[in-house]
Amino acid sequence: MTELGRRERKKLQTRQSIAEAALRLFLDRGFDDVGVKEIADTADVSVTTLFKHFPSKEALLFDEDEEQESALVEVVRNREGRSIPMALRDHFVQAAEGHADHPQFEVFQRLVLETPALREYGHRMWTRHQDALARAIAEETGAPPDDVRCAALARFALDARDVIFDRPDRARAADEVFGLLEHGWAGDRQR
Amino acid sequence: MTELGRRERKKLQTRQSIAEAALRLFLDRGFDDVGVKEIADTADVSVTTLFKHFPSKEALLFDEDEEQESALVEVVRNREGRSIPMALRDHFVQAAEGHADHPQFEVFQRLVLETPALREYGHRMWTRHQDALARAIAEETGAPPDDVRCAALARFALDARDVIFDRPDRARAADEVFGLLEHGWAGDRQR
DNA sequence: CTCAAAAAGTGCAACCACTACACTTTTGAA
DNA sequence: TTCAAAAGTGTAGTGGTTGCACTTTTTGAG
Repeated sequence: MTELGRRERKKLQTRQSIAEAALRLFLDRGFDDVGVKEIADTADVSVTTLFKHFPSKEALLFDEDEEQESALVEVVRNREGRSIPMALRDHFVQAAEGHADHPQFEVFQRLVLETPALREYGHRMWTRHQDALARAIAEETGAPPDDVRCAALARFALDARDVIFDRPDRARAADEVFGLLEHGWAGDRQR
Repeated sequence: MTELGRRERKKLQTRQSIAEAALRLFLDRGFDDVGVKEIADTADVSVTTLFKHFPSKEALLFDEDEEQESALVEVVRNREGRSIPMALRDHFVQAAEGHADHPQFEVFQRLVLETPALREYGHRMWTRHQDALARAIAEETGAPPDDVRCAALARFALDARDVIFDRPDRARAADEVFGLLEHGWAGDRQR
C-alpha cells in the first residue's frame, strides 16, 4: 500500500475537483463553449494551477490511461486458447458492454464523438498503446520485438475499435472486422 | 483547358508564394520556431490574407489532396487481376519509390515525421480518404456501400502506410503488412 | 519545536494561432 | 465607363498556453 501524505492527498483532491468541474460544464454546454477560465473558477483554482495538473484543455476529460494499456497487454498475454485477434475482439466487445450499463458513459461518449478536437485527442491517446501492444504480441508469438506484422496487428486492432464504435451493431461489427484480421481478406467473399 | 483569368492567376501566385515561404522557413528552422507572422512577412502578405488561403498553420505544408484520393479509388477500380490489398500495396510501394528520387522530399518527410503537430495533421488529412476508399472497395466487390469489412480494409490500408513508413526496408514491410491483410493473421506463423 | 527547503498555488503579463470587422484596392464583365 | 464581386489589409480581439516572480502550505531534519 502506498501511504499518501496530506500533501499528496490535497493535490489529488484539487486535481479531481478540476476534472469534475470540467466534465460537468462540458456535458452541460459542450466542449467549445466552455473556457478554461470558467473551469478554473468553478473548481476554485487559478488557471495556472489547472495547467499544472493537466497539459491541455482536452486532457481534462481523459484521466485514466495506464490501466487501459496494461489491460491490453494482459489480454494478449493471458488468453485461454483463443487467437490474439479473437482475444482482442472479446476484450473490446466486453468493454463496450460493460459501459453500456452506465447511461452516464453514453453521454460522455457522444460528447467525445461529436467534438472533433476531443475525438482526435482520444484517438491519439489510444494509439499511444500501439508499441506496448506490439511488443506484447511479439513476445507472445516469439517474434522479434520490432516485428512488422506484430506492429501492424497492434495498430489495426487499436483502430478497429474506432471502426466498430461507429456502427450500430457493435458485436456483429467486431466479429466481421476481427474476422478479417484473423482469416484475412481473401478468406471468403471476394478476390 | 481551363482558361485562367489574370485574377485567378494572381490568386494562385500569392497562394504559392505563401506556401513556398512557409516550406523554406520550416525546413530551415523547424515548424515550431517559425511564426505565422514571419511567413506572411516573407511572402509579403498580411496574416489575414495568409489565413484566407490556408485554414491553419499546418495546412501550409499539405497542398495536394484530391489527387491522392482519386488515385486511391483508381487503384482499387483499375487493378489488373491483382487482389485489392495487393493493388494497394503496389500503389504505396510505387509512391514511396517515386519520392525516393527527389532528396528534397526526404527532408520534407523527416520534418513532418519529427514534428508531432504535423505528423498528426498529415495523418488526419490522409484518413479523410477512408470513406471514399471504402465505397470504392464496396462497389468493386459488390458489397453494400457501408459494409463493415470494406470500411475496415480501407482504414487498415490507410494506416498501413504509416506502419510501413517507419521501417527502414519499406518494400519488405509492405509485403508483410499487406500480406497480413490479404491472407490474414492466422495464415502462416502463429495461432 | 524550529526552520529551511520543496512543493502547491497565485496573479499577471505575454505569446501565438486564429477570427471578426470594417475598410481599400483590384479586377472582370456588362 | 461603371459597378459589384473578390482579394487584400490593419486592427483589435479571443482563447489556450506558458514564463515569471511571488506567497502559502507541507514536509522532514536537526
